[in-house]
Amino acid sequence: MTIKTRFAPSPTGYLHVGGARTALFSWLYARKHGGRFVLRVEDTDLERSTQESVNAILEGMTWLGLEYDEGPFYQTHRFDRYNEVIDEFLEKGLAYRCNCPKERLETLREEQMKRKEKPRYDGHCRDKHVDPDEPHVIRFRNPVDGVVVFEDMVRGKVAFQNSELDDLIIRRTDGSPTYNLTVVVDDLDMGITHVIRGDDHVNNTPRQINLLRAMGAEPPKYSHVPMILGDDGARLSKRHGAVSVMQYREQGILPEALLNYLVRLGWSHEDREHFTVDEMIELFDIEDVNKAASAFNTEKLLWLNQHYIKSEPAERIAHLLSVHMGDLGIDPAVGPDLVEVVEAQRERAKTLVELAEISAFYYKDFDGYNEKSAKKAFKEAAIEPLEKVKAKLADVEWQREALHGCIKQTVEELDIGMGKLGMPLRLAVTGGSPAPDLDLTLYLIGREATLRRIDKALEYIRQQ
RNA sequence: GUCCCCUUCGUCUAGAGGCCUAGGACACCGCCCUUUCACGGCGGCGACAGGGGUUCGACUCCCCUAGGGGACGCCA
Repeated sequence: MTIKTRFAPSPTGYLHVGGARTALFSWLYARKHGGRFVLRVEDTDLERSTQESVNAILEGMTWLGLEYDEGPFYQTHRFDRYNEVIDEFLEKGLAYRCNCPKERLETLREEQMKRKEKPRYDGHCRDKHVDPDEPHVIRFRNPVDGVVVFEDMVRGKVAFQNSELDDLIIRRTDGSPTYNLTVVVDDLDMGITHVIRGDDHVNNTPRQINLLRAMGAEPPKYSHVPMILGDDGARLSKRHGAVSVMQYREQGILPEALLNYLVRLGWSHEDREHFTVDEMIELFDIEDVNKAASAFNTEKLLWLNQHYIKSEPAERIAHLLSVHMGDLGIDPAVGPDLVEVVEAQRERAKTLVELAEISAFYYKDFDGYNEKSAKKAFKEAAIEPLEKVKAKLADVEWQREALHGCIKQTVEELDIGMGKLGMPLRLAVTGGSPAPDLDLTLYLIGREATLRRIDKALEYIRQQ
């Protein structure tokens, strides 16, 4: 039997990190076992489902590289099949028509709550004949007694008393099928062997198992993975900053960093922190996932992101970076080689956005100097060293070694400390942005811009 | 309220009765490296929710309490 997992989001919003992680786990499980990964769009809620959401989810999956082998399937395309199952249930007496008005159900719930009972349908129409022509819903005839037990791959044995469950609606008044029914039919029809989903579905599982059994089928294996909480331990929401996966891309997070971060949330392998996708596939096991929810920690994500910015091929980083440079109004094709800039700057940035910001000065003159540094470095005493080094730079082979020589000679000739020249020169050419060794910095900036910026700095100092 | 579930440093986690003086990582704080900022290296701070059992021995097993989460829709 080939293993088949699925990711089944409802298109009512963007792909958020919680969904991305369950998708990742499902995907990893399928890849690890040479199985197949199915994408299914659960869009039966016609009111809230949108095409934009579908697109956003697909975009997020693509960005993360969670490619699916089958689908996307849309539940709205499968209403005939759901109706077929519901009608069969009706015929076999496994389901019945119910015409209880909403008001009655509301009153019932209130009374039950008041009596400190779990609110649920009382079976009022269970044995009543309801005219098919009048408005009604279809309810599943859930077993009255007994217990539903399943072995959850992350939670272990889970048991529910049937007496806790009620007769759930499987077809609405408008004729559309509901979630629990569609999931069960789809998972069965699509041959899903392992259902990996958020643990907010644990309570639905016994109902779905009952539905499945009514169809004469055996339930798949279930894994309920814990949710992701915000930094503050509360349920993740927009309040916590980025929730949508695509927001992370905009903020300059690499997909491999997000993936690596997500896989380590609720799962670990020895003392390792870094995992390539291939390593995840090899080492991940759904049974090793923790039961408790975990809090999303942006600091650690950034740390991982920096790690990947530092270690990925510079060409790839440069390619991704060019988009963010463009956002700053910079065309990296004009100026130093972006790959060289990446190599020079990469260990100073936690995100691509940051990397773009601290690399801007290589391509265009900055607006002003860092005030604190200017106060310290741009004093009278800096004039002579700057003028002297400028003269040398104006007429030297533009290579790192030669540039280094210019700086060294200037310091020696004037018999001053490195800082006396280094600080003002650095500030003059970078404006205060983090940068590597001065000779490399100058080399990348180029002669013309270097000389121009030294002049500008001298002018600035003289005006003080 | 009822049902289900969870509980190790601030955070992510290791730990499946003695290996635990509880390990690693992020963050934080020092020191070193250093032509700025970083990277890196070294070190430090810091946790078994509480209470009962079981056991020669409990972070590990059982019970209770507390705290937290989820579910209880003609949403998914």
